[in-house]
Amino acid sequence: MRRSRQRDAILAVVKGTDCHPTADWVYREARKQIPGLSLGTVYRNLRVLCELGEMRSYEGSGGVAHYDGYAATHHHFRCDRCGEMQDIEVPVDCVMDRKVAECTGLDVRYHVLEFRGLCHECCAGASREGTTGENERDEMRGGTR
Amino acid sequence: MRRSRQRDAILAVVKGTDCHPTADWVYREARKQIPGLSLGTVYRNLRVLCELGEMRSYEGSGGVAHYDGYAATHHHFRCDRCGEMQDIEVPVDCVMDRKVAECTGLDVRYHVLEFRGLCHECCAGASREGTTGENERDEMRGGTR
DNA sequence: GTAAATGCAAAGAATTTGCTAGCCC
DNA sequence: GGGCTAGCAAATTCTTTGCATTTAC
Repeated sequence: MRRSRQRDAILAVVKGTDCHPTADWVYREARKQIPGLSLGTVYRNLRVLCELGEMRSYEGSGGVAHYDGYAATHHHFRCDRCGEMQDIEVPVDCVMDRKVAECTGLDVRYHVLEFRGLCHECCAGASREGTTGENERDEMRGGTR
Repeated sequence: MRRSRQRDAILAVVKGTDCHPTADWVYREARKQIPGLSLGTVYRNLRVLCELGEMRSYEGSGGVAHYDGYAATHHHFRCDRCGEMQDIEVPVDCVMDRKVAECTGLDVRYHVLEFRGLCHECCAGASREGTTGENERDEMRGGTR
């Protein structure tokens, strides 16, 4: 594991923000410092830095990866309809991690928690259309079973 | 929202398995029943069925979407190094969902919880190489800060 | 009859990979 | 000097979309 200007810059960018940036965002930010930086290098380093425990990654809507330098660990809510994500203020429960580690013998370091459902807009839209999800489900089941 | 042979088949496939299949897996299974089925249709329906609350989706390693027909709701562990996923037996805590719903006013229906760290194999591999993640991190920080 | 769903294929987006050259230790 | 890294670009992989046709209600 060797140092490089690029790797340091990428790590600094991720650690230096409170948002949870995508690879592309990191790329554009880091290029301000290192204009010749290539996107492939960003991907390679993000992956390596995650393996090393320097940062964390999680997939947002559409399978796009986001990265988090632990600056502000928290959870998210994601809409099942439009994919919108928002931050949720719930205390992070590390006890769970330890419990799972004990039961499984795995090296559990943290967890990713994402709440799901419908956002305000989609919820309003759904009930306007008469498809709240719950009703629709019963309807379909009634027909099938 | 109209019924179709294809949609019924896709839903049945996802509900009929305990694994958390990918779109491609669902496609191949459903084609056994409906040979002319197209992949686009599978994607379209998986998305719609998730919006309706019929099933759930989450991104696995590499940003590949997996689907879950609630047959057995549980959590996962995912290795930060090799991406391997395994099921974790921890009781699902719905109280959290209600709490978040109250605080935010969102229509929270469930949550996705994923533990992260290193799997047995990668953990052994990492310590053999002298890079457990923890050590490496200190090393890098020592140099940077 | 009409709107919604399918099939097909092409387009898109994100990420990975192969290869050569350069830089770190 | 040897090997890890970067750059660049091509390749992969997964997913979405446009459009003509078919199907459900």
